[in-house]
This record gives sequence, structure tokens and C-alpha cells, in this order.
Amino acid sequence: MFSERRADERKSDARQLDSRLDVRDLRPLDDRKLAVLRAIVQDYVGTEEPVGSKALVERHSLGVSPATVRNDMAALEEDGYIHQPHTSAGRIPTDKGYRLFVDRLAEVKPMSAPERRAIRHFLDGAVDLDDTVARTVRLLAQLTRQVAVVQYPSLSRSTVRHVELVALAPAKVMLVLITNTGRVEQRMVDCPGTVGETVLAELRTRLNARAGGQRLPDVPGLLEDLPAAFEAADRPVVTTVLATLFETLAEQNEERIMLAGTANLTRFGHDFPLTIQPVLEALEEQVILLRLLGETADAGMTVRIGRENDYEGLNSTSVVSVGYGSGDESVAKLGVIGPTRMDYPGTMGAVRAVARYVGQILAES
Amino acid sequence: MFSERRADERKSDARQLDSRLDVRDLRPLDDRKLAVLRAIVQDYVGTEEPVGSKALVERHSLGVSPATVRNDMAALEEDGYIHQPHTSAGRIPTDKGYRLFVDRLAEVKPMSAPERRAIRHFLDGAVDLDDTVARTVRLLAQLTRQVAVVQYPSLSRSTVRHVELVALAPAKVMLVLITNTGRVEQRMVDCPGTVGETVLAELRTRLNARAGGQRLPDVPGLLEDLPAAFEAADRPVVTTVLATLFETLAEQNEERIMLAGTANLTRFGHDFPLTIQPVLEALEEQVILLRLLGETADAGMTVRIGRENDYEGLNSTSVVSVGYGSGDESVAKLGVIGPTRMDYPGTMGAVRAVARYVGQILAES
DNA sequence: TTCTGGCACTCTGCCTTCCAGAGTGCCAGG
DNA sequence: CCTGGCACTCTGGAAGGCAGAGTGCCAGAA
Repeated sequence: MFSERRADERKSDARQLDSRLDVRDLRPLDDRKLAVLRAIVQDYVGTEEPVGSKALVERHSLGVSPATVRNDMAALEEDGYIHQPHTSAGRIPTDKGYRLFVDRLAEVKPMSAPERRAIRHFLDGAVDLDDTVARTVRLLAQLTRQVAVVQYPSLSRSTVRHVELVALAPAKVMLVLITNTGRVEQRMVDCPGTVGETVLAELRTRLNARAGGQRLPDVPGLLEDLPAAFEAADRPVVTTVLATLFETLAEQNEERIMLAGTANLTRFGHDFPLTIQPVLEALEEQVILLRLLGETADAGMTVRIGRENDYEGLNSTSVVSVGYGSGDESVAKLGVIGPTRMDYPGTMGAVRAVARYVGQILAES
Repeated sequence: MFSERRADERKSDARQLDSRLDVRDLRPLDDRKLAVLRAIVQDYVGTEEPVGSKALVERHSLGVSPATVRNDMAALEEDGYIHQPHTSAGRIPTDKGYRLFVDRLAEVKPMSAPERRAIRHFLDGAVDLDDTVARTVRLLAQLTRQVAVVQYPSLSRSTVRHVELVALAPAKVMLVLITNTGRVEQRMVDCPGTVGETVLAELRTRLNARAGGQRLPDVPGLLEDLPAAFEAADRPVVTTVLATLFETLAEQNEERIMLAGTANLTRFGHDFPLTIQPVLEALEEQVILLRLLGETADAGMTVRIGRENDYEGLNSTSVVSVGYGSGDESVAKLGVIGPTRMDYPGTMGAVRAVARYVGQILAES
């Protein structure tokens, strides 16, 4: 089980549009039918062509004749796991079919030792956070040959490492916020009137004393009464700086994302331009990507298949995503976007491995 | 003239593969032939279909009959400005034809007043450099409906505004470099041994005194003898910090680029997957993009058409690029990538306008 | 009850043929 | 030097035909 799922559905809504699967569906699928479904998924993913009963029997040792497989297929189709583009074509899995495959028929395929070493080595070369994220996203795209998405460590889950104030001009101060995850945010502050270096130094000291090590969302509360500690004349400056700081902390727009592997979209399918355009459009919208990753469960890997994705343009794609972080808790998400017809075990393996190693790298820095 | 061009070519090499054009080619093209070429380009850009003599006469008031136009077309084809996909299809401009069009037949189409206002307004909302670049690139992609590329203000052309040193741990210092163009680069420095705050303060002061206001490439020379000013015990720290600083200054990898509008590639053409894939691949490679922009002339707009682009994957695209900067000199480049069959006057107008406004925004900040 | 071989049927994909339409090049005459 | 006319060529789409793959169903075997 890779994604939470209600187990309390009943026959009555087994036919609902949503392809989520109730294991105890109409009738329990016997082992052979499951084997057939697995074989269909595997073959279809490999060949990209509808798969027929004869070919199935030839390529997998199912131990039965094509005719039997046909009967099973008919049953699978009736239950909505597979689907026939036209009479007398082979079958292709539906979203529901992939769902079952992912949940019950597939094992996450672990990376091989050399692969793991390569990942490790490649990520180790990074010089700063930008570089780490850039390398991660490229790596993921290459490993999966799909589109990779990596979110920067989220501000709201980080803690303050240091706040720095730099006087750039008499009434101009630069505010630099450094988090434990290595993110650095900077803002220009236009102050009301000249700012003395002593005030700045005091403010700097107090800021770090109170906010250092704290989670970003908690910081505003801790600093609320700070202006009171200063002389009346200096308070305007202090409040201005604090205002900017709070703004920086709050700014959820500052959730950043990096993308790679768009060129892999060209391997998508035959009905090409129609499929790819909405996907490209979705990828351009940070908001959509963030929402996409946002739907990732905090623990464990999430797989959203086809129409399970809320965003319409991604209705014929699947998203495999997972949280990553230093230590146990996840500070951000990363994932892969590909056609529903993707190699789920391999993709999930790659995603999991990469997430694990980025977490380690972050913990070390 | 938007791109420098040799005027000293001669008949002899007028046939060379390079589509660069000598105005005094085989025979001077009379005005009507030029008008025909212009009309062909305009129609083809509009309809995306080969244009025939009859249609041309109908849509443009050339004042002559189709037969006459056919003769002109034959001449234009012989000189390599246009080309016929098959006998008895209409004509399509060649790279050389577009070249002539851009150089002599087209006027840059200025943006309308409301458009200019909109640009201005949109860019004014930016909060920092990242945001400015992001807005610029999106804007450009929307205006031109093509792929837009914007380079961050280049480090090598910026001057030092401030260098800040922040002690994060006993032996860990963060180096922050702020340039006049608003770029902020940060690096972690692992020092040999603990670093005292006094040393750090002195180093900070000296660094800013000497390097402040200087062009980045000049800085290493100016700081070479800095360690000598410190006590022997502190020199290791000083040299380590300086080394990291120089590295940051030199790092040409740090040339960053932002991209938008990939989804517009889907409007490319009919022979879609073949054309789009190499383009997407090129867009993924920062190096290629940087080289592409690097070929932009320092002053004036550069248009590179089809095979004029060195990178093979972009052989059926055109690149319109220009430098931008605060004040007169350009600190970076931006541009647009689209099919050779693009609306050159409009694209050039948009690129020029956007570059101008970004320059202004940068100058203000 | 479950599986299997056989058979008739259906549909796609591909190939070929055919035809209209658009466009050309050339020529003789204004 | 331009123009109208004409014969010619080529594409793109429609229509028809055919092989191949796949199915559903049925009757008989295990």
C-alpha cells in the first residue's frame, strides 16, 4: 500500500467514476485474474500497444490457453480494470487497473548498488542548496526518463539559523535570513530615516538571540514586543525591519520549485500535441505544481494515477511523489510526472532512493 | 540593420551555404521583387502554408498579375530567398529570405501605449531580483507567444555593493556577496580553526573598503595582498575566506538563466515531435542557452535565423536577443526563441520594449 | 465446474487508386 | 516588359480492398 485508501467502500459504489479501488469488489478477483492484469500492465508499459490474449500467453507463462485468458479479460473489463479501444483490439489498463497494480501487484524496485553509489556521488558534489536541488531534479529526470519536480525545503518547516542586517546606504538595509536547511532569503528594507550602526548591531543581536533556532512560523510571536526594548527614536526603524522580516517568513509564494526533464515528454505517445500541451502548461504554473506536491502524504510515497489528479491537464499522467528531509520529518516534497503508462515499480524505486539521499545531504550540511 | 554583417562579400561567395546575405547579390533585386518577398513572408507567417502567386495578388495590392508575380518568384527562388516544397506548391521563405526580410524589409513594430503601460506596471510589482527576472521572462513569453529566456545580471559586469561575513558556528562562516544589480550570492566557508569576531569584523571592513564599488573581475587583484595586513595567526582564516570569495567571483557556472513559455512550442508546426524534441533538449541545457545569448551583440538587437544558429537542434528556430542593463551598458541578455516562421517585427518590438523596461527597473533598485 | 480448441465475426491499419484543386512554367500577343 | 491562356504536375483527401489481429461464443473435454 503506497497511498492511503478507504477500505470501507461497498459494492454499491464500486462503479463510481472515481477509480479508487475496493479490494472486495463485485467478486473477489482470483489469483489468475490478478496475474493476467499484472501481465497486461507490464506488457502494455513495455510495448505501448494494446495487448491481446495470444501475445500474453506467449510472453508470460500463465499455464493456460488464450481462450481462458480471454474469459478472464472479459471479467476484468467488466469490473473496469482494463478497456478495449475498439472491438477486436487488445486491452489496455484503465486508471483503476493501474491503481490495483500499484497497490497490490507491484513491488517497489530497489535501485541497484551501483545506481545507489552513482546517486550518492552525484549529489555529494553540490556546493550549495541551489546546486543540490538542481542536481537532484536532473538526476531524477534522468533516472526515470520523465519529468522531475523538486520543491525547495519549505520555509515553514525550517528553523532560523541566522538573521543578518547589512547597511547598504544610510536609509537602506538588507535583511538576510538563513535557515537550517540552507535556504537564504534576502530583502531590501527602506527605512524611515538614517539607521545608526549601533542600533543595527543591537537589533541584530536581539533578533538572533530570540529567533535563532526557532521554527519560522513561530518567530513573529516571539518578536512581537521587541520594539519596546528600544528607545522611542529607534522604534520606527525596528518596526520596519520586523515588518519586512515577517513578510519574508509569511510569504508562501516563496515556496520554490525546480523542474527538469521536459524533453522526456516527447516520448509520451502518438496523439502527441494534444496530450503534451496541457502538461507543458501545467508545468509552467508553479502554483499547480505546488498544489500537486502538496497532495503528497507526509509519510510514505503517494501515487496519483490519471484522473485521480485534480488538475484536468494532468488527467492522462501519473504523479509519483514523496516527502524528503533531514532526519525523520519531511521539509519538502519531490516527485516525478509521467504518462499513466509508466514503469511504476522502477519510478517509485528511483523516487524513493533520490529522496532518501537528498535528505542525507541536507542533514550533513 | 539589426545584426552586424559583412558588406564586403562578393558575387563569388554569394552562393555559399551560409545564408548571410549580400545586398549586392547576383543582380540587384528591384523593388517589386522585394515587395513580393515581403508579401510572401507576411502571408506565410500568417497562414503557415506555402503561398502561391494568385493568393498573393489577391491579398496584397501589388498592381500586377499573378503571371508577373510568378516570374518574380522564379527569380527569387533562383537567388535562394524562397523555396518550393514540391513542384506546384506555393513558395516558402528560406532562412536567407527571412534574413533579407529582417534586414531590409521590416520595421520593428513598436508596442502600443497601453501595451507599454502594461509592461511597466507588471514589472514594477517585483519585490526582488528573482521576482523581476521571473516576471520579465513570463511577460516576454506571453507577449510574443514564444519561448522566452532571460539571463540574470551577469556577475562579471556587476560591481560589488557589499560583502558580508556571518559567523554561523565557531569554524563556519557564511560569505554573502551583494552586487549593484541586486544579485546576492552566498557561500559557506569552513575555516581552519575558530574565527574570532574581531578578526571577522576587521576583515569585513577591509574587504568592503577595498572591493566596494569595484567590478567583480577586478576584485581578486585588489585583494591579493590583504592577508599581509593581518597577524600571522589569522592569515589562514583570511586566505580561506578570500579563496571562497574569488571562487564565487570567478564561477561562471553561476551565470543563471530563467525560462518560460515552453508550452508555446506546441504551436510550432505539423511535423511536431521531430521539431520540438531537440528544442526542448536545448532548453534544458543552461550551457547551450548561455552560449546562445552570448552570441548576442553587445549593442543593438541580434536576430539569428535558422541555420545561423550554431546549435543544431535549433536549426529550425530563430532567436531574437538583446542586451539589457541599468544605464547604457548591458549587464545581461534576454531573448525569445521561436520558429523561423515568426512575426519578426512584432517579436523584435516586444523584446526591445521589455529589455528597455527591465533596464529601468534595475537602475531604480 | 472449469478449461480448451475451433470458428465466425469485426475492426484497424495499410496500401492502392482516383480525382479535384492549386500552383506552376512557358508562350504568344498586347 | 507585362499579361492571359494553357498544358502539366503534384499534393491531399476520399474511397475501396485486403490481410492480420483480436474477440466472443459454443460445444466438448477434464
